[in-house]
Amino acid sequence: MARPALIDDAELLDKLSGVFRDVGYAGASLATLSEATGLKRASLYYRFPDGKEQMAREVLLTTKKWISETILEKLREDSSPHERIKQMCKTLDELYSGGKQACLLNMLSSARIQQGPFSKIIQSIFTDWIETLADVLTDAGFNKKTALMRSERALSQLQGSLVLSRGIGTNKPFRNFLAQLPEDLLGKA
Amino acid sequence: MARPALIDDAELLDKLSGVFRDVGYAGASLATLSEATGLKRASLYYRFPDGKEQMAREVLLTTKKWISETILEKLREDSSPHERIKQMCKTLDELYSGGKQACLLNMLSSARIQQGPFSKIIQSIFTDWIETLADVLTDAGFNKKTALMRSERALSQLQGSLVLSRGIGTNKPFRNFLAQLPEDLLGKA
DNA sequence: GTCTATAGGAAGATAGAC
DNA sequence: GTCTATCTTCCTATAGAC
Repeated sequence: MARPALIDDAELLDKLSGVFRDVGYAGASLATLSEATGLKRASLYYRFPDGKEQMAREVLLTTKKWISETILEKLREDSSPHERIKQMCKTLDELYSGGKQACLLNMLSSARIQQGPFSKIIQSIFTDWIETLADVLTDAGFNKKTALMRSERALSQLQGSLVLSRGIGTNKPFRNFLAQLPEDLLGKA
Repeated sequence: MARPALIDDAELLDKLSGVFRDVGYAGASLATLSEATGLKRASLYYRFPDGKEQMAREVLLTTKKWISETILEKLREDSSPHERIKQMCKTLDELYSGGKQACLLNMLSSARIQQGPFSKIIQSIFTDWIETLADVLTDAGFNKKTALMRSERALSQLQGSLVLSRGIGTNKPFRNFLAQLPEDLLGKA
């Protein structure tokens, strides 16, 4: 290494992630990514030889790792199901800044890039999340099928509340989602 | 008019809509839009002098009109609340091709285009929809606040089920959403 | 109303200096 | 490791023929 990096990998990926989350893959130009990171285009190519696609892929893999190590890890602790879910709510509130930020997974999903380089990673994040959450619900006494249905529904609600919050210009849908999530997951009905 | 149009406005807007829905605004190049409509780029500029932005805006306005005249109109009929909601489910199933297609409103929402030319239209579509749906619920005996909460939640679930369906590569979330929607809206709890 | 041709600029990507 | 300079391709948009 010739000279010290101006920005370490973690922060670099975080900045890139912010751009992809805000404007999606097609909307993120190298000029935008360069401005956001403080690195010139050529420097970005030094760090990511395969260009924009590699940046997005590594951002997604980092996100997968982060979700696995924070959200899913906490879901596997040995506190009560209710407590574990409350923990997840708190983390989600931070992750999406109270509903003001879009979800990277939604913004990097594009119908035409289906079968593309990102869809498999996105799919694995969702399915891991759903299954881990379902395990919490089976701990709470629900059968496997109900647990999976409710977990899938919760992820669905999360995504939808973020879409709607953005669409109507207020984070109310996200707030309501978070407030109702424990009951939705663990309630009787 | 010098010679007959190769494609009428309605079908033209429909083709354009399909592209925006699949790849979003930034992902839709004039080459793509040209290929999808069968009109060369210059011809698209003849129909939409302000270019891509006008295309997306008119697509959105047409969508707003369509939703208003089909989905919302049916919600205002004088059949039972349950019947009206079943009607909406049927229309949604067709609109999103059983969950295989993304929602234009989501795909044209971009955080950086917030305050942009599309956000006001998107916002009005969502709020009109929520309020009209809420009126069905007040007809069913719910108070205004509950009706609005449930309606907002339903729109949220719709969006989320589409995002998740795309994310995990199966339309199961959308199917489950549709199946549960009448109960979610009109159920006791 | 649609086309071909093209201007002018922004896109992704690379070469080579430091 | 980062930069400036540059290449090539693709983009939006326009001019003018038919």
